[in-house]
Amino acid sequence: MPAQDKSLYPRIYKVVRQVPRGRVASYGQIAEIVGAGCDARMVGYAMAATPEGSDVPWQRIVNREGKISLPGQGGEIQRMRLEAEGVTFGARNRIDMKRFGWAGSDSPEKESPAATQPSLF
DNA sequence: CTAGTGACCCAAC
DNA sequence: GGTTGGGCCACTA
Repeated sequence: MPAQDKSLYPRIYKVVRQVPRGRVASYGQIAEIVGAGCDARMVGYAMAATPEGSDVPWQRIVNREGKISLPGQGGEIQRMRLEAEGVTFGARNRIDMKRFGWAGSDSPEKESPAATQPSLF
């Protein structure tokens, strides 16, 4: 962890906080919303530097594959917290981005994606 | 200024 | 479906 940025963090945190409960977003998605010289990697930095006591739902941020990118025990914690929010993991610890993927603050979420599940599994 | 790194992403084989 | 390689941006030494 050679980098410890701070200037872009508040910006990224603000976007991450907009992710509704029971929904997940990808790093690239957050980076795109933040724009201004921010990419998926920077989002990863910000998440890594996010204190646990913070109100930032860093657990809702996963990679493009809908999988946990955080290695080690942190990944286990993230998965546990997501399940507690209603996010279900498919095979290989993968999340169905089709249902739980956050379309953005512009898309109105009618109901919990878990409730609209067509019982595939 | 150059080099190295990172909870990533995408195109191509 | 898989792997390979390059690109991306900000930050630190």
